[in-house]
This record gives sequence, structure tokens and C-alpha cells, in this order.
Amino acid sequence: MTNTTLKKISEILGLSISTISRALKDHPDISDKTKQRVVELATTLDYEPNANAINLRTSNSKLFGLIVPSTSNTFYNSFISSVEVECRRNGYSLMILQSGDDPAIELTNLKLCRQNRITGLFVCISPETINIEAFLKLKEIDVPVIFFDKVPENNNCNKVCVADSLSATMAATAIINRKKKKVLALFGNTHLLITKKRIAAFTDTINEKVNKIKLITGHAASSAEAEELTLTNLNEKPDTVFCMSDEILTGVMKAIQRKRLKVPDDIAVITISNGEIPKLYFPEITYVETSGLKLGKLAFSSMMACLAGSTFIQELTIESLLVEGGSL
Amino acid sequence: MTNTTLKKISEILGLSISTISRALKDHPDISDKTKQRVVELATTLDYEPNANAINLRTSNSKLFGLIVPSTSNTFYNSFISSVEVECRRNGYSLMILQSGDDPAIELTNLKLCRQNRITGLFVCISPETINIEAFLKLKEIDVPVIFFDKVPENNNCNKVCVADSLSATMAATAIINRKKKKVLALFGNTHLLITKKRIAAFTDTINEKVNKIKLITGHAASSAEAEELTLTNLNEKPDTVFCMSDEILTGVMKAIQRKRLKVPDDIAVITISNGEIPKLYFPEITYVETSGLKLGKLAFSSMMACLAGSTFIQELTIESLLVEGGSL
DNA sequence: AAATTTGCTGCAAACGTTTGCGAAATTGTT
DNA sequence: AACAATTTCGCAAACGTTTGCAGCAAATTT
Repeated sequence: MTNTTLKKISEILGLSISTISRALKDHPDISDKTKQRVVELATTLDYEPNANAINLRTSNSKLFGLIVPSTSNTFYNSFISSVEVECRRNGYSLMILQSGDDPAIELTNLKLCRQNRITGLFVCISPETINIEAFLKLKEIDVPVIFFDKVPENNNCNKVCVADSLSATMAATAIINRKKKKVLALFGNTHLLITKKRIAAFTDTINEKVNKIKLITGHAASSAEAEELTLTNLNEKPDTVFCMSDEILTGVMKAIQRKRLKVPDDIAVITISNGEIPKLYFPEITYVETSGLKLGKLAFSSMMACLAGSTFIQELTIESLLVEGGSL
Repeated sequence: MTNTTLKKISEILGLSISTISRALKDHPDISDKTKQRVVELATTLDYEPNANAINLRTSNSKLFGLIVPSTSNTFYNSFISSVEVECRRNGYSLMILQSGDDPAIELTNLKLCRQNRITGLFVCISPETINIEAFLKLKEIDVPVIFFDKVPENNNCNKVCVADSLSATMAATAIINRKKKKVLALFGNTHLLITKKRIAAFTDTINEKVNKIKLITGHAASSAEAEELTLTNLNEKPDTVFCMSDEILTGVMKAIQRKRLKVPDDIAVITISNGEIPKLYFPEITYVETSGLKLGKLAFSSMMACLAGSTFIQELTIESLLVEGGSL
């Protein structure tokens, strides 16, 4: 068995290919009687148009590419989910590719996207990606590129991001409002822009308070490092731990569980998160939400705007939200 | 600017399209000198072959479809990751679609796959999907279908699964070996095949022991239900909790944290899991591993076998593994 | 009855490739 | 010098669509 084509239908019905094509898309030129016959046969024959032929003919692939460091990450995951839903809702397909934070694989993926003549690209670059020319080349052939989350620093491109600085500020403010005195603040990889921004925003906010809060900062590249760092700093008796990300949080929580500390009485915890991990604990961890779902929707609408002809470059940010658990 | 095509290159070089095509794929008919000229121009012009044209011409899309209830689930996630890596390694692309456990969306996704003339399909059906004819139709047009994880019950199709029964048996055996006396066993949605299998295997193993272990079973459709169920059953003073899945585990752990019970002294915990969630706690939860990564690799190799011409139907299972945390 | 309009349908080119076959140009053989 | 063999290349068809244009019959107008 082989796939049904317009030609096959036309031969059976004794009509021309073009008539079949038009009948199936309800073209006014075709009589109702013919349309009915065609549609009927098409359904019984399980006709599905060949997307490749259509794309070739119309050069409109209705296909988006999405390149992300990893799909196994709750934040990217919810981003992808929401983009995918929007795509289906709007008649687009999505090609998801992960780079594993490897710029070389990133380029391979990009090539794949180009070969498939994607209509637009969503991309979250890896920390090591410094040269984004290859991505910008897409714009020369009128393929919009939306950078999300980890975006190139100062380039002329479309970006959608979570509120990097603001979310850290909000967390700091929440800590201040609770009248905490001694905060252990753990951040991630120092050379990432997002880390720098969050450190600056967090420390500035904490330090501008009159009755100075004692601040201990640390950097952890992994959950295990965060755990270790927490254990050693517990001697200093901080009353609060601030985590920059889920990864940090999981390490911190392991340390807290190990020491059988009671949250929030013995120690308070606040983090910046997508929301899934904080809800795994009791009490649920208070977090400043950076929603992948919202970011996905924003990215999609930004993409649509580009496709609709909007040429001016946008840098969009989703607002954050403090979600109260019982940990602060 | 528009995309570079063979035609464009041929016009510039004064050669025919076919010569360009052959030169770029290192065909022996073409002289080295010509090849060099062609390749050089192609790279400076950033030529990328049009996948649509190739697929149309060769009717080999090098594209797999993957339909899954949700991508935001650590198990499916690791499955997807591993399939995606294998795809890239073998020159295939992957089209990922989520059904949200809705059979209607599942069909829409299937249609999309067909329109894109996928070379093969990986699919995890939703619990509500009873009619899988639409999927089997793909086989009639020589598109292999590999069902994974949640598979249709008794049909003539390729399946790859985790060891449903065995993993439950292993967990039960581990409990027996620790000489536990009273077990609270929590399972998921009763009408799923996987649940039935695990209940049967678990209870059989526990009950065949001579010095009977007291067994309390319960069903929870969500993490919250599992938490509640645990809280009420804690009165019975079980010395061990068995969880059928990550979802159950997270509920159980919240209850345990809420009651400030010490694991494993006050209560032991064991679960069946992909491994990510159990590692979030201290002590890490002992689990019987059902690896999405391994399942993905298995599914991919099964797909490759089908494409290579293997026509006989396989039902494959990955073996489980007891990973010791400190919770039992 | 001739001319015009209207309704329906088919022809053919194009999208960018691949590939079997034949042709020209070059080389080697007697 | 004539011929055969080899190297190098181009022609043209095909994949499955879409779409501008033209054709033709029937219906309507003059």
C-alpha cells in the first residue's frame, strides 16, 4: 500500500488533478456535486496531503524550530509545552531539538532547521555560544528568530525573558518584609548573564535597607555543590536561605533535611522557580515565579507578530509573581 | 534574500543542475576540479539542501514522529531526550507532539505526522485511547509504529515497556528482605493496565511470604490524594510505604515531612521511579529504576530493526534495577 | 440566430531535488 | 590514423502539490 495522492483520486473519478485539489479546499469554481464526490472518496481513501509537496510548492512550511539546551528541565519543559500547544492551535508544527549546551550541536540543529525550511525559530542559546551570526543569518532569509530565556547580550534581535533582576529584587524584598537578619544567598554559574543580574539585584536590594541584613553569598554549579555549601554555612546560623534556581534549591533542601531543620522556624527558604519543585516539599517553598508557560505564550505571540510583518525589534519580559508557600 | 538552490549555483558556474547535485554528494562521475569549484561556491553561498524537495523526490523523510501525553514528566522526558539524541546521531529528525491525554488531540497529532510523511512513529497512548486502528493504519503504508510505556493491550504491534510486574516484585522483595512487617502500598489509577499488573505482582510477592506481612493498599489519582491517604493511614503505624510512581511518592513525602517522621527509622519508603525525584530527598529514596533513557534507546533500536526490514512483531522490556538510597 | 455571460473543469508550469540514460570530450589502443 | 574505452557532463522525467490561464458547454441576453 502506498499513500493516496490527488492523482490517484483524479484517476478514479475521471477528473483532473486540479479539480480534485480545488474541490478539497472548497474552491468556488467547483460544483457542489463534484466536491461531494471528491470529498467522499478522499475520506474513504484516507487522503492526507503531502506536506513536503505543499511546502515545496508554496514555500510555507508551517513549521517552527525550537532549540533548547535540554528538554529535561522543568522550566524549559513548560515553555515547550506551551509553545507546542499554541502551535497546534494555530496550525503549525514544531520541531524540537536539544543542544546539550554544546555550541557544535547547536549548529547542527540549526542546519537541520534550515534544511527543513522552518518558518521561524525559537532558540535558547547555550552559555558557551558567543557567536550568534549563524542565527542572525536566518533573518536575512526572512525567518524570524525569537531568543528566549538565555539570550545574547547586546544584539539587534528579538528576545523574550523572565524578569531576571526583578525576580531577585522581589525575593529580597520578601525577605526584608519578614524582618530576616541573616541571609545565605546561593547563586549559580557566575559567568552567566542571568546570574550576574540576579546577584546585583538581590544584593543591592538587601543592602539598601537601613538596618543592615547580614548577607552571605555563595556559588554552586550543581545541586550537590549547593548542598555542601549549605552544610558548611549552616554554622553561621543564617535565618534564611535564598536560592537562585531549582537546582540550588534541591541541594539546599537536602542539606536542611539532613540536619533535620524545621522550615521555616529553624530556617526560612525562598527561591526563584517555575513552581514545580517548590511544591514537592512540606511546607511548600515560597518562590518568585518565573513561568515557562507564560514565557512560551509570549514567545509565540512575538513570533506571530514578526510573521505578520512587524519588523521592529522587541525585548519582552514577563512579570514575576511571589507565590507564598509556608517556608518564609 | 532567498535560499540558495542547486539551480542558482548551476547558473553561476555555467554547469547543469545535475552536475551540481552530483558534485555535492561526491559522485564519482564528477571531476575533482569541478567538485572543488562547486563545493566552494556552495559553502560561500551557504547552501542547505531543501529537505522538502528531497523528501518529495526520494520519499524518505528521515523524520520520526513522537506522540506522548505530556513532555513535562520526568519519565517521558528522559525517554524523549534519549530518542532525540539517537535520532540526531543517525541523521533523523524528530517531531514531538503531546496529546494531553486527549484521544482527539492524539488523532490530530497523528494526522500531522502522516501529512509530514514520517518514516516511523513512537507513541505512548493516553489511557482513554481504546481504538488504535488509526495507528495501525500506518503500518499498512510501511511506517513502523513503536508503542512505548502505555501500550495497547493485546494487539499485533511493536511494544517497548518497562518491566511492569517485575519492578513491583523487586520492590516487594526488597521490603521482605528488610524484614518489614506492615506495609502501606499506594497505587495509581486502577483502570490502567500498568496499575493492575503492579498491584498483582506486588501483593502476590508480599503474600507468598510465610510470616505474613500486614498489607494496606490504597489508590490515589494524584499527588494530593496520595498525601491525604498517607496521613489517614499513618494511624495504622505502617513501618514501610511503597509508592507505585513518582506522583504517589511526592504526596507521600509531603505527608511524612508534615508529620516530621524520620526516614527510614520512623518509616521506610520505597518507590518505582525514573530516579530524579527520589534523589531530591534526604535520605535519598530507594527505588526500583524504570529508566526512560534506556527505554528510549530500546525503542530506537526497535525502530531501526523495523526499518531494516524486520517484520516480526516484538514486545520488548527493559530490566529493572534496585537503586539503594537510604530510605529502606 | 448570433453574441455574450456564467459555471465548471483541464492544461501546464513551477517549487528543488535525484537519477537513468545518452552524448560529447578526452584518453588510450592498435 | 582509425577506433575503442573512459571520463565527464547534460537532458529530462519524476515526486505531489498549487494556481493562472484557457477552454468548453449551457444558459442568458440581444
